[in-house]
Amino acid sequence: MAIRKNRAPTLVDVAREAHVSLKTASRVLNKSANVREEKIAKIQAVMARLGYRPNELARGLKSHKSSAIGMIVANLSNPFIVNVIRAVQEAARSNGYVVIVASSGGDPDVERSEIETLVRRQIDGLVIAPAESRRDTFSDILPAGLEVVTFDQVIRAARFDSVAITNRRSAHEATQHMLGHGLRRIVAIGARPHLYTTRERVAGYREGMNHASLESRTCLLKHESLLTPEWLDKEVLRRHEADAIFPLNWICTLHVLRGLRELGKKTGRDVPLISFDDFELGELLTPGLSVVQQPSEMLGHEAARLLFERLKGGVGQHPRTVVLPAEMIIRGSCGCRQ
Amino acid sequence: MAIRKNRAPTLVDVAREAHVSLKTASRVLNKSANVREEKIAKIQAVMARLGYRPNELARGLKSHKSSAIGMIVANLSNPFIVNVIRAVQEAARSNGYVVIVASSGGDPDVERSEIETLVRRQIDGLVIAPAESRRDTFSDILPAGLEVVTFDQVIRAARFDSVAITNRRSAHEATQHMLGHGLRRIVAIGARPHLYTTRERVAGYREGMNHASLESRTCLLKHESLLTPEWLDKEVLRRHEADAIFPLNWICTLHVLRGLRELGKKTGRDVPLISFDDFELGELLTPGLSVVQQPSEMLGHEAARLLFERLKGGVGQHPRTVVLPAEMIIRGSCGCRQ
DNA sequence: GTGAAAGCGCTAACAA
DNA sequence: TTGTTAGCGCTTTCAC
Repeated sequence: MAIRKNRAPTLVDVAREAHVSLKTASRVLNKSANVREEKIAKIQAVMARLGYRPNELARGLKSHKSSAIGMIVANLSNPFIVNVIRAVQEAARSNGYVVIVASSGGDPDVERSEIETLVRRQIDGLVIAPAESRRDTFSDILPAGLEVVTFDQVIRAARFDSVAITNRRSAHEATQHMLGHGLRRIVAIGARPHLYTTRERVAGYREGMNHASLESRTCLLKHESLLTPEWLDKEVLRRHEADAIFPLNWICTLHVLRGLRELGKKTGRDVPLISFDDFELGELLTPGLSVVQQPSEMLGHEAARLLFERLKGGVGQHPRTVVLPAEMIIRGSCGCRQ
Repeated sequence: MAIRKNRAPTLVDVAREAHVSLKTASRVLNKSANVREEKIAKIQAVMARLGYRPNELARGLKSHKSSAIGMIVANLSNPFIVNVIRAVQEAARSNGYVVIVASSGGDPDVERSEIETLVRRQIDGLVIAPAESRRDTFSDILPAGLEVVTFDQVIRAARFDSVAITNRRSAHEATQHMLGHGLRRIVAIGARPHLYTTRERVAGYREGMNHASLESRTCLLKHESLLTPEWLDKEVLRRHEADAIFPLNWICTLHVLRGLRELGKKTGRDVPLISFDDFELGELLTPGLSVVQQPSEMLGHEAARLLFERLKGGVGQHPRTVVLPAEMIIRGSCGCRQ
């Protein structure tokens, strides 16, 4: 029988053309042992001639693994997140996996539904920046055997491998740094106070203020979108008579910088500031933006390492946690002599 | 026989528990007609009770479609690209598709190998920002029936649907705008001159200069990484005695801005400039960065629309091209009165 | 070393 | 309206 028309050649076609059994062709495809050299060559030649391409769906169906991993993040706007994705993707590629990326928008319900979608596609692993950190909102829908690594947020009492950064210590350091400039009424601005990162950074900031016997001044919004220029003026600049501002994440910084500009204030001059999270042009502002920079590539690397170690097997049951240092980059906006 | 342990329930399990045939269960799963209401309810109840989740790999294997689309871009650093990805992803989600993202690094060989990977996973569609635009470097490995939409680069003589922007016209406009400020020795800086976008933008710039009977001054590098401060100083500022600079893409602008800073020049004041591509903090520089802004979300939307229209069927054979307008945003660095 | 046959979980002809 | 029977393209016992 001739090869069916209008359909990509299958392994059966290859086997037939090479006059070997299906199993032998399969062995060659999978580079398993016990095939004579000449047959290997022959079969490979036929594969090349026919333009054979293995159907990964079929492989996955039979072998119960898809060689795909899922990745769920809140939002693709944040360059920090994109860097993590890039690093995970690179690692996945070199391990023969593809990455399916989904966004939750920070909503646990959307997150659940995205996980569901990915699970139905039989992903082998999941790298996720959870939308909720106080409780575990998705373990119940994870199938047994799906390896999960979390990053950014750390879910309380969860049993996943996770990668985090020194949120608390770095926030403490940044606070201390500004205190060192003689700034006293430093206002920390955060959003979504239930998040692990927000809580930790606030805690680090408070430690710093306490240590200097100063009153903590935190302004926590339910969501970053509420951080308007009017709010900034009223709640931060006037109510607290802020000497300096410490925005606790990328989006907060963005809104604060834009807000200050709108209010006619010069960032760094009128209002010293250290940002948690860096910006592509941060160094080019006047003065340069001082930041706490998260090691995003390394974070992605580590998340991927934890995941693929488990997928390769041989890792113990208990969850592993990696904590990476964030680095303070001083460029001027913190109030340093410019 | 009881449901096998340690394995997710299958449709067979559902059918058995609900005392119906496999096919009937399948009908309910696929919401096809011709099932009695009560059976539908019963089967759905069993599905819920068992926590049944369809295996998309199996579905895809049988139906010859994976409900997955692939997306290949050069690089995830560029926010313009990330915006496009986000828009495509959103559209995919609402159409019941997932997106597998891969990066080519701008290398046609890597691009081919990523396409190969995606094809093996039986993707139904591909949205790609090609690495090469002068020739078609990957049509030969596309299986029949795979729908492809290109964006950013337009491949000469290819038969794909594609989305592009008004590269030439917008470059022309930006050039004219700077000429309007009395700037004469405007130097366009681009990289990878073989790319469609570079060629078009250079052409638009030249048109603008010609129109004013001025000599065109283009500095084209093989790759953006060669755009060092030294090169900028020697080739652009000194050799051409540049009055103004027109960097032709995001990475070029980044390098130019950093280079000028390193050389102690004030962007916009000492060296007026309009960037092709915007930056998150562009408005906050002093002076604000004037840019040609690509409609990235819309571009992603349109690419997805073209793709899903084809996947739904009923679209004619001939390739469709959508051209979207880029918008000039004037903030000051172009030499406007500040 | 090699192959025959079963079956992964699902869909789809074709009957009934 | 429902069920039976083949497969989709591959891997995997288990026998030879």
